[in-house]
Parts: sequence; structure tokens; C-alpha cells
Amino acid sequence: MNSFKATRQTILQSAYREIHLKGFQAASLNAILENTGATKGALYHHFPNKQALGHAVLDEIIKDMVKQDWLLPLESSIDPITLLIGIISMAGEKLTKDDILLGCPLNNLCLEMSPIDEGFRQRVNQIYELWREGFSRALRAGQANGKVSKTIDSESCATFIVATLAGGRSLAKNARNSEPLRACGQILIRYLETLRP
Amino acid sequence: MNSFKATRQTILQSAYREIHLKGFQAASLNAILENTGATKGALYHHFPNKQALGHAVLDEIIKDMVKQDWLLPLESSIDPITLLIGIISMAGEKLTKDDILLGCPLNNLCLEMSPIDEGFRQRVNQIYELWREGFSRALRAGQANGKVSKTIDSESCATFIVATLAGGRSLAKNARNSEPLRACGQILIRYLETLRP
DNA sequence: TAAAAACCATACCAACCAGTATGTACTATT
DNA sequence: AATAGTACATACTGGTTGGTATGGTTTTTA
Repeated sequence: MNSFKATRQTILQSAYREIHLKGFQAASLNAILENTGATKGALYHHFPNKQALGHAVLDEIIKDMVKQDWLLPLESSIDPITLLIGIISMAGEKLTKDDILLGCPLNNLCLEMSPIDEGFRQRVNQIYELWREGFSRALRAGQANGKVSKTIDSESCATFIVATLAGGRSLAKNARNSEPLRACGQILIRYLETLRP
Repeated sequence: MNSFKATRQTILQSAYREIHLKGFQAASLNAILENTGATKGALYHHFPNKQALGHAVLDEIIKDMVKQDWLLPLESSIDPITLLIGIISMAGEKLTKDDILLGCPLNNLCLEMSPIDEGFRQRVNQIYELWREGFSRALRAGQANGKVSKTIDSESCATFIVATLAGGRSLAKNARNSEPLRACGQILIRYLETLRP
């Protein structure tokens, strides 16, 4: 009926939501299908098994989210610290209630699947790498044209920012309240100000 | 055979390990019992259901770990910043390979169970509260006797530290390597140094 | 236009799950 | 010594799970 693999996309989106809510292992294929109207035949036509479906959610949905929210806004020529501060406060503001309640989908899968499925682990790692690399590259560019202090290690700093954001979102998820994440963001911003030369 | 509810403790410990490895929902009661030699009769004699077993793991094991590792060392009269720096580097050093691979048991349960079980959520929240309260109380004490700058908000700062540690351990778990956590710890320590008056 | 491939629907299955029913051995109490 | 309660062990059940076998239909290709 639908062209261009619309069924596949529908299943993928429904899988993303179910996994975001219940986690991968507890995600039920039947539940994923119920929310779409598709059937098991369709699912197993497009994906060899549940594991591959989970991998596709990372490769085709979550990775793009990170690019959209964190990497694309970095493509600018303003000094990276001002830019990062803007992105961080922006990201905090545009989170919905559900975003807070369900937490970071990447970190969820990271903690659940990293020790028990190497495929998941590598995909999560790749996305985290992308994220950190985006930050560290921006910081290095800032160092090159005198907007960022040259005493800092850009990679450690990028890791630090990503970790704090992930941790803050964990606390916010547990508290059912964005306040912990907000507090982390504010301190992070104040820290970033100290990185100017 | 064993006195003083040794069976209950054995099951509890085995449950902790299985949950730490697989997560709560994917943890199999049969697997928990296989590692102990106990049977289902014993389990359901001491715990009404799986949920209660999970709650007990938080109440009786994980909470004590946090107290042991983070709160007890704070009971000292040195200035809190030096103390915190010592605790953070100490905690990083004494992590085993398994501790890195499996991540923080509290954060694991936080992300998995907070949205789907209110009992889990409240228990995790209570432990996080304990943790943050320990940090913020130490910082406030330092402010009172001139060892910590009075311009900082002790509670936000405590939240920030906990979040960064949790996030760093997430990245380390995914990377199968303690380096990201080490990087976070170092920057955190440098940040703490700026909090002196 | 015939053949082949892609796309999907339905019915089914073995494995595993949390939980239960029932019985028994031991221990503390009266 | 009789009773009652604690502390298990064994065998089982209904329900759910991921996965499969088999069929039909639609689209693409030759």
C-alpha cells in the first residue's frame, strides 16, 4: 500500500517508543505491532529478529536525534563557548514532560544493553563518540582562533560535558522533575565561562 | 540449617548480582536461585514477589553501599573540598573491572525502573537524596567555618557532583574502560578547587 | 505476459516466566 | 509431649515471549 518502506518506518518508530518506555529487553514485539496495525509477518520481513530491530532503532533514529539536537547547532562560526552555552540551555528548555519522565534514550540503552550485547554496545559507543567528537572539535577550533583557553584538554572536556548532561537527565528522570538537570546545566554553563582565554 | 536468616541474605546477594548484570526485569528468579542452591519455596517464603525482592535489594544492599562509599568518609573534620577530592579519587581507584563493566547499580535501576514502578522510583530517589544531602551538608559545614566559598549553592553543587559521577560511570561502562570516568573526576576535582573562598 | 521477487497476513510453537499448591522437616512454645 | 509456627523443597500452571511455517497478494523484472 504505502510506498518507500513506510511500514518499516512505522514499525521502527513504534519500536523506538516502546523501547524508550520499557527498555529493550522488556519491550514486547506484540505491543510494538499493536500500536501500528502491522503484523508479525511485516516485522520479520523487514527485520531478521528483535536484536536487529533494536540495532536499527539506534542506527536510524537515536543517532539522528543526537545529530539534530547537538551536532547540527554546532555548525556555526560564533565562538564555541557561547555556542555551547546556548545549545545547553536550549536543549534544557525544549524538553517535554515525557522527555524528562523517560530520560535519555541513548543512556537508557547504554546502561541496559552494553554489558549483554556487543552490537548494542558498539552502536551506543559510536553515537557517544560522535557526540563527544562534535564538542571537542568545536573546542579545538575555538582554541585555534583564540576563543578558548589553550590549557584545557578538549577531549576530556567534551567527555565531561556529555557525562554531566547524561547524569543530570538521570536525576531528573528519577525525580520526575527537570530541576536537577537545570541545576547541572547552570553549573556547567558557569564552568564553561571559565574556559575563555 | 543456617541461622539468622542466612538463606534470605544469600538470595538477596544473588539477586543483587543478577539484577546488576541483567537489569531487574530481565533478571530470572530461576537464575538467582541456581546460583545459591536455594529453591523457589525459600524465595517465596522470604519475599512475597519479585517486586519486593527488587525493593529489598535497594533497601538493604545498594543503600548501604552508598553510605559506605560516599557518606561514611565524609564524617571527618578536614575541610570538605579536600575531603571530597580525596573521596572522588579514592572511589575511582578502587573500582574493579567488573564495577566498570556493569556500571553503577543505583543508576542502572534508576533508568530502568523509575518510569514503570513507583516503589523502585521512590527508593532510588531516597538513596540519591541521601547521597546529595551528604555532599551538600558537608559543603554547608565548610561554608560555616570559612573553608568553602559562600557564593555557591550547596544543593545545586551536590546535585552536579552526583550527576557527573553517574554520567562518567555510564560512559565508562559503555567504553568498557575507566578512562571517561577518570577524565570526569579530574575536571570535577579542578572545579572543586575553585570553590575555595 | 510470464516469472520472480518483494511484501505482508494468519496460525502456530517451544521455551521461559513469575507465581502457586502442597507437603515436610525442624524449632520454639505451652 | 502436644501444638503451632517457621523454613524450606518439589511439582506444577497459566500466560507471555520471540520466532517460524505457510499462505496469499502485489509489484517489479525479464
